[in-house]
Amino acid sequence: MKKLDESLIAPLPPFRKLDRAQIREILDQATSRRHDEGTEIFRGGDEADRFFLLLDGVARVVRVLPGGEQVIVRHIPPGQLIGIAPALGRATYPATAVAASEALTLSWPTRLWPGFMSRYEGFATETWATVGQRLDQLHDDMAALATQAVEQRVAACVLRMVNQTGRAVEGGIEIAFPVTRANIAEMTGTTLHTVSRLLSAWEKDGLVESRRKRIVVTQPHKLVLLSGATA
DNA sequence: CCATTAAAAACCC
DNA sequence: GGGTTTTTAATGG
Repeated sequence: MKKLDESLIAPLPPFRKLDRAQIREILDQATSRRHDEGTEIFRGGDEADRFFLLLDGVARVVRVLPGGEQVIVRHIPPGQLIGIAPALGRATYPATAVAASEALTLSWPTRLWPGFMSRYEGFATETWATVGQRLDQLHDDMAALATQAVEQRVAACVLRMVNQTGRAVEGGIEIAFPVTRANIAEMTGTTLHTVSRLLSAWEKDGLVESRRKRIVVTQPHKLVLLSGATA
């Protein structure tokens, strides 16, 4: 394996406080891997023998229900830790992670986790912060499912993806990974038909432009209004 | 208001 | 071409 550059991870929150020697030490223990779009990074229920840092691309976290239907729990933008079952005191991954776009990860054996937590300043607190944020989002999603109409939930979902991974393109901000209407339906607890109708209506009103698997938000402000956020 | 069903068009390898 | 994605309409809870 070729040597990894220290600048890859030095600026990321979990490693920000570490000196050069520590970064080197971490990188030398890491395995880097490329994941094709649509392939699994790890599978829910499997033994959590490694934890990962998503260097590039977007990871889709999926829970498969007993019935076989799947729910997209969240998307993870680059720079975050995933598969951190050891932080939750678990021996197995709680969910499956799929590369939503071509992705690049670093990973380490889980047995190194305790050492990371104790030896590297800032790693533990960043981990807790990440876990806390994900819990928060989960609570927001539950509240939205219970109280908001479908159009509001879909609007909020699109906005969240834009905020997490959006990049400027001409005419607006584009979600930086491929998303289908079916994907959005799985995230928001509705059907692809309803999502399709909503996006068509928004496009007619000039709020978004979408082609297959691509969504560009042209009027974020109006979407925010639709999402019913804190008036 | 929204899910379901059905059918067809549009897209991409 | 053939599978996938998207759109549109009709029906019913």
